[in-house]
Parts: sequence; structure tokens; C-alpha cells
Amino acid sequence: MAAAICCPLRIGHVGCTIFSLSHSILVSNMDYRSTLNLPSTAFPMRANLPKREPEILQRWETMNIYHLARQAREGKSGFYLHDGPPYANGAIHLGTGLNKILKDMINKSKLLLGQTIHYRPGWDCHGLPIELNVTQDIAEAEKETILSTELRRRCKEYALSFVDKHRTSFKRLGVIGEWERPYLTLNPTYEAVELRQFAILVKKGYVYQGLKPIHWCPSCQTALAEAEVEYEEHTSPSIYVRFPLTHASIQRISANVKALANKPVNVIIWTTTPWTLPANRAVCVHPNFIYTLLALENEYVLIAKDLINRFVAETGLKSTGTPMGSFAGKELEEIRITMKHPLDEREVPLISGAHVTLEQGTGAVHTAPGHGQEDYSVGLQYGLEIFSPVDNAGRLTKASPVFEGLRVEQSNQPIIQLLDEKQLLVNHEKYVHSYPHCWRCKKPIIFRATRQWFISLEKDNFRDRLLDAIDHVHWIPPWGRQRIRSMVENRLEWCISRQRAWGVPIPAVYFGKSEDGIVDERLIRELADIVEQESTDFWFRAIENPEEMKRLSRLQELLPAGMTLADVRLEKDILDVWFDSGVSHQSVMANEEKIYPVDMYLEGSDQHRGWFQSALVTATGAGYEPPYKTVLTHGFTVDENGRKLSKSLGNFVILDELVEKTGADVIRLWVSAEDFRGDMTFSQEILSRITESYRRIRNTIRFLLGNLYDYSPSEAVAEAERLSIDRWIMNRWRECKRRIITAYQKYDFHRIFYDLNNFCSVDLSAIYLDIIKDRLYVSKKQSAERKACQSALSEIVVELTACTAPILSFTCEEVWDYLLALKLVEEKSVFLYELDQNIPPVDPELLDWWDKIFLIRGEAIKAIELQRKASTIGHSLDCCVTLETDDPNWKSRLEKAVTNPRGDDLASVLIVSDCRLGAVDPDSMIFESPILPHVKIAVLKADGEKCPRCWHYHAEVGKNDNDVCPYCREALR
RNA sequence: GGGCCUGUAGCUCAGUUGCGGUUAGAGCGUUCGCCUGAUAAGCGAAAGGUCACAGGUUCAACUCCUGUCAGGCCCA
Repeated sequence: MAAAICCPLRIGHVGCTIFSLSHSILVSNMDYRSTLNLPSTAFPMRANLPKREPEILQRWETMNIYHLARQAREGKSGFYLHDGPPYANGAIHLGTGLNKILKDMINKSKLLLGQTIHYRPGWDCHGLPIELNVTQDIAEAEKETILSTELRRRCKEYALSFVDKHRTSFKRLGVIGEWERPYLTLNPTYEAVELRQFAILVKKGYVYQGLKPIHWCPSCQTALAEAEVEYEEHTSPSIYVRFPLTHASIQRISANVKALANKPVNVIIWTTTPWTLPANRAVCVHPNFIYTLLALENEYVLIAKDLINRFVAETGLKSTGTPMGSFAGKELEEIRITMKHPLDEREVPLISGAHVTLEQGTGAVHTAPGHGQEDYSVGLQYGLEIFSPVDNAGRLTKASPVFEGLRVEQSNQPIIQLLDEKQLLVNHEKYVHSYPHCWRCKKPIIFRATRQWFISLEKDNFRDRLLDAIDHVHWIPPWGRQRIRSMVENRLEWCISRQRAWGVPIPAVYFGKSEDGIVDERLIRELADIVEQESTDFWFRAIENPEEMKRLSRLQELLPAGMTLADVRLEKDILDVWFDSGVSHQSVMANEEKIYPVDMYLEGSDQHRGWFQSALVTATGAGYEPPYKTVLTHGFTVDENGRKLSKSLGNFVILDELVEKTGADVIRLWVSAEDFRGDMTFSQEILSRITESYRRIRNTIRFLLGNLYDYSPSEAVAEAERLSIDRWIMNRWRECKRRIITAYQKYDFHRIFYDLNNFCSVDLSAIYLDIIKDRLYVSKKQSAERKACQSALSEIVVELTACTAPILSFTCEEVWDYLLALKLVEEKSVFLYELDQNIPPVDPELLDWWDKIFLIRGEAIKAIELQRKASTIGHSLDCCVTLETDDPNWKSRLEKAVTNPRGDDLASVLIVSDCRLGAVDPDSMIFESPILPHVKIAVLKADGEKCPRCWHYHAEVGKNDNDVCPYCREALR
């Protein structure tokens, strides 16, 4: 016998007496051990996910699980989740993986609940970052000469290579969908529909060309979207500059101030961008602030009263008298003050605007409408010139009154010097502040007015229609509505032009020397038809080779008299990539999939400004209903200190590496455990907690599988015939299942995680499974009581696995194989299984009964623990529990409990050898629980001998040649 | 600086759906103990919280109001 052989090896050096004793017990135990029905399964305890998951992935690939699952639900109602296209560039961030996993969990939960799904992943392929990465690899010499068509070819190649990389990573997460047919914004069909959507907006008159200060990167020579701007510390010159009042203005001031000496009066402005002074067109004060004249040695300065102290402190100037006069900004404006431009032979007005603050400077703000957002809007109000004498490379142009040809940052110093020479400079210091930088080249950027294409949000109450559309969408969480509302309310317009090559062209044409671009609906439609075959490369070929323009017959019609195609210039700007992805509801869903609107968009909360908005604007502008019925947003990933995961902070998580280390299912479990509405915290500690939870769920299922090795559904015991505790666990499961279904419907995944955990840890592992082990192992293999709990286990393991599958997809598919082998299920994949949602009502009486019994159990276990501490007993089967009560309710309840058949009786539930109701021995250790004041519990070492088979103590063991207890004798018969 | 959001045990979450009421719960982890017939498993017990902080309203505040701090997203 194996045990006998290995024993000497193990304890051979131990003394002889001990050896023989151990030997006999072991042999005896082994004899009976083989008569037990111990669990048996090949389902491994250790998951080894990094190795096992790719195998399962391969199987899904072979069976094409996505299509199979859809087929299985043909004719059922559908749930259509439209994938927001990630940008085809770079390593995948944990947050992107999280987004895909959430989408997949939702899709799989819909399958589980009997709906069909549609999930076609996409990628955003155009745009600046790709173009810049490609450009970086081009030799300097070639950069000057490369044709945009060639650059675009390389960009396409680059984007497609990342699509492949990303696809592999996303699939590795277990995400199912039409990976073989993704939508790409660079597909010609996509681009063609995009242009047609643009044509609709043109036709409706939303598209216009205008001059507007925008973020401009002189280094990249492109306009930047707000999303492309980063704010970083920057050192700028900080100067106070005099704007001398004109003679007439001084007189008008004098009329209001007594005893004004005959000295110049200057308005002082403060700026950190001296290079914008050539473009100055006004000085702006706040209408409600109080301004006063401060007497200095040789001048009066007009300044906000509240900023005098600060001004004096910073400039070191000394006032020579008390401030004179008191004007509200509005009054100053009304008496029409004009000043001499510090660098130009012109006069500029004093105007007022509410954007002026008292936080810095003098309360009088240098206003250059061509170089600032607020300056621009106030400039429009006052009809000021939108003047911006700066070229693409950031150099002052000949329109500038000074320093033509200097780059703006180089012009600061000469301008300061010139001001000093003109005695207009009050003070000059260095100033460190947050300043906009290009997200790509990281260099400081400028505000500069250029000709841009826009989509108007004013025309035809477009904005109001957007707000109305927002109200017809379901936002999860609900505050998403307010968030996108306020963004739309505050957005002036949508600047859609970008000065790059890698994108869909803005299909505008210029004739002759005109700067005014023409957009023509019919021309764009004609173009779209060509693009559908040849991609937008056609446009760039036509730019390089005007011969191509002949194919646009409408262009000939538009030609002004006397002009030829040689006089035509095609717009070189491309569309903002947000426009690309924005129209996917048409390019992909409506046009190719014939689904509109879709059920859900699901992205990070940053997309309230991005995709959610560009989709809504393009749809509403074209006159469609909102493209989505529901928008679900999730938070961003942060580390244990609440800091965002980023490369610069050194806490960046590369998805592929993480998956390789932990397996996808652990990451999926993490996604489910976190409440996605807020920040999603990721750390090593969380990962190890999650891994523990994973093991718990896995092991619980393993135990279920192990105890079903000899069970067949044909042996099922009807629920009514099962023991009471078997019916209890069924009821508990149904409650749990109901909560899980509700949580899936409400996308409360973290509640499912906790329900699954609690059910596995508490209801199953700590209570039910612990209690029924005796029945499973000890009773006769084919006995009704054993089959009864196996029936419960089999029903639970199937549904539990199915309910967990949207989260732990790989593990549950692995479990499913074992369920198939046990013939407990028929579907060849867990994702083909539909959950029965008809849940019978729970039995409240039964649940109440067991609540009471478990109350007793909890207290009895504490009592047993005391004896264990006293070393009286080890295993709970070593003891006998006596209960005494004077409460009639408890008395009748306990009478029934102790006399119930084996398995349902209190001894079984307490996992003790004996449990009786009666008077407790006053000399014994008595446990009185504050929770159960009417019940006394005494725990004693059990009488009799320990049965070597079932480990229960029984009086008959060892008597009359019985080495086992009567129950085991019967079981062995 | 503005808009929206978050802040409950070491970790993740509950806290009775928008409107306050005994001693704030769970799982995991930790510590200690048991078992060795789920065994790189299983069971039990215990410790652990000024509900971010400070005011205010109220008989009563984790819950309502104001402010502060920390953090996130979006913008300036």
C-alpha cells in the first residue's frame, strides 16, 4: 500500500513507538478514505491564465464565437453598441483596454440575457500625431521636397500597422466583435460618406470661412485644437506699458477732475506678450471697476483703484499725491478716451469688457483682437480690426509697424527696448506662468488670427437644437447631460480646418487670387463619388497635378468667366479628425450596417467634448435624430495616490505587458470591481486583492465541478424532494441571480463583482458547501440525499458560470468545457447559453427558518471557538453541543431543528457530532450570547469514539466489532 | 481661474433609488487559531473607521447648506 511504503521515508528517523502508531492510523484511514466520495476534477486549481487564455482565444477564433453567438439569437431584439474609434497610434493605455472590456462585458451580458448584439470595432486613422510621427522618420532634406501624396501613403501604412497591433491586443483581452472587418476612417467608402455629410452641412449653410485667432504652433506650422494644447510653465517678459492719452482725451478727463496739473496722462497696461503690441487695437477696462488718476513725478497714470498698491510695489514708482478722480470703467468709455498706439502712428480707443479682472496688472488690458480669444470677441463687439501681422512661421510680417521678419519670441526684447527708448516702458521683469504649449512638439504656441473654416453653431438656432437633442438622450451617469450641455452652450463655433496633409480635405476651391474659398454642395458630391473609388488621395493628386481637376465637371461650371483650371487652387487644409470620427454614425452605422440610431456610445468622460459632441453636431446639423439613445461614460485610470496614469509620472501601465503577466481575466475582474463612474484606481495592491478574489471564485467553481464527477442530469432530484438546506441555497442563488440580472441591466458591474464574491465566499463556501461535505463524501454514492445536493450544485454551477462569463470570459469558457463533459449543458460555448430569467418567487418562510438557524449557528460556532481556544477540541466534529432555552418560540424551533433528518438537523448544520436540546450542565462552560439572550449554549467533547470513516463521534464505534458508526456501516453496505 | 465629478476601515465597495433618526456594514487583506477528505485549498475568531477637513442648519448630520483641502476630466 502506497501510504505504508511512503511513511518510513517521511518519518523514518522518528522513534519506533510513534512510527507504529502513525502507521496503523494511516492504514486504517486510507482504507476508509477510498470508500468516500471525494471530489474529483481535472479542472486545475491554478489558472495559469497567461498560457491558457491564448488557447481559448484560438478556439474562439476557429469557431468564430462572435458570429455564432449572433446566429444563436437571430430574430431576437438587438443591442447595438457603436465602438468609438481609438487613435491608431502608440502603445495601448490601460484606460483604452478598460474601455474595450466594459464594452465587451455589456455585449456579453446582452447575449446572456437573450439579445443579439452588433459590435464592429473601428480606428481613427487620420490626424496630426500620426503625420508627425511619420514626418519625424523622414530625412531633413526630404521633408522639404516630399509630396503630400507620398506623405499620405506613409501615414496610411503607419496607421494600418497600428490597427494590426491594437487589434491583436484588444482581441487578447477576450473582446469579441467583427475584428476581421473593422471600420477605418481612412477607408474610401468612409471618406466618401464623410464628404457627403459635409455637403449636407454646406447646403444648409453651416460652413463658413473666417478670420479668427486660434492656437497656432509656429514650429509645426499648424492650427491646434484645444485638445492639442498643453499648459506648462513658461518664463515670459512681464512689462507695464504706457498708453499716452491724446490731447483731446486729457481735456475730457480734466473736465471731470479738479486741479489737474499740466502733466501727461497715461493708461498703464500690463502684458506678458510684448510681441502682440504691434497688433494692439484698444485698451479694455472693466465697466464696473473704479479707476483713478495716480500722480507720479512726471505724469498721471490711469489705473484701477484696487490695484494701486500692487502697481506701486511692483514697479517701485512713487506716487506724489493722493489719487485724483474716480471713474467707473463705463464712464471712461462714455467720455470716449483715445490713446496713442505705443508702436504705431495710430490712435486706439478705450473700451470695456467683463473679462477684465483685478488679479493682475492695472485693470486696463491691452487688447489685440488678432491674438487672443477674449480680445477677439470684445473686438467683434466694437468693430475692431482682427489684425495679426504674424506669418505661419511665427514671424512678424511687413504689416507690423516694427521689426518685420523677427520671430515673435525674438521680437519681445527689441520691442521692450524700443518702448524704453520711447519712454513708454514702466517696468520690466521676468514672469513664470502657465502658458500654452503644443502637445506634439512641446514648444510654446501663440494665438494668431488666420483664415479658418468653421461650422456655425448660431445659424438656424443650431445650438438650441443641439441642446434639445441632448435632452433626448439617456446619460449614464446622469450628470453627463449637464456636462455636455454646458460645453455646447459655451462653445462659440467649431473650427474644422487643420493645416496638415493627413486627413480628409476640406473640399473648397479658390479662383484666381481670391482668398475666399468656395464650398459647393454639388462639387463635393461629385468629389465624393470619385473618393469612394480612389480615396481622398484624389484631391491631393489634383493639387499636385491640376490635370486631374478635369474629372470634376462641376468645377468647370463654377469657373468664373475668363478663368481656366490653371486659375483654380484647391484648399489644402484638412478636416478636424473629430469630424472624421463624428460622422461614423453615417459612414458606418447608417450606411453600412443599416442601424440608426444606435443604442449606446460608451467612452471616457473626456469624450463629452470629443466624439459625443462631434457625432451629435454632425447628426443634428444634417437634421437627424441623435445618433445614440444612451451615452455611458467612465472615469479615468489613476494610481493608488489618485494620480493619473501617465508616462511622465512613471506610473504608466502598458496593457500588453500587464496582460502577459496577469492574464486578461484578472484585468477584466478589476474592471468589473471598480465603480467606473468615478476614477478607476489601479495599483499592485488592488491587483493582488483582485487576484485573490479570482482564486476564490475559481476554487469555488472547482469544488462544484469536483463534486459532480458522478452526477448525471437524469439523476436529478426534484427541488421539492431535496433537503431543506438544498432548497435554501437554491433560494439564495435566485436572489443573487436576480440582483445580477438587474445590475447587468443597469450596468452596475461592481455590484455583480460583490454579489459573486459574497455568494461564493459566504453562501457557498462558508455555509452550504461546508455543511454538505459530509453528505457528499460520506453518504452512499447513489443515495437520494447525495443526489439531492448534487442536483442543487449542478443547477447553480451552470447559471453561476453563465452569469460570470461576461466578466471572467476565459475562465468561464474553460469551466464550460467541464460542464459539457459532465453533460450538464449542451451549448458548445458559454456565450451561446441564454440565462433563464423566469425566476420563481423565493420562499420567505424557508429563508426565515434558515435565518434563525444560522443565527444559532453563528453563536454556537463562537462557543465552539472558545473550547477550541481551551484546547478541548480541534475539529468541530470533536464536540457535542447542548442548547437550553426558556423561550417557547426558540424551544419549538430548536426541537424541530435537532430532530430533522440527517443533513438538515442542527448537528449537520453546526458540523458537530451531536446537538441536543436540554438542560446545560451548570458546571460546564456556558456561552450566553447577547444576540440570543434566551439561549444557552454548552460545548463538550463528544461522547463515544471517533468513526474512522466519517469522523463523527458515536457510542457504537469500537463496540461489537464495529469499527465504524452505524451510518457508515449502512453506507458501506 | 471656470464647468462637471470624486473623497466611508490597509484595498474595493454598500449605506435602504431626489428629499437626515438606535451601536456605520460586506468581501478581500492582516493577526491569531483550527483542519489536513476543496490542500500552493478549506473553516473560525479578532483587531481595524473623528464617514477628507472646517463651519452652519437641526432635538438629531456619513446623509442637507457653505467654505477649505486633495484628486480626476474638460476648458481658460
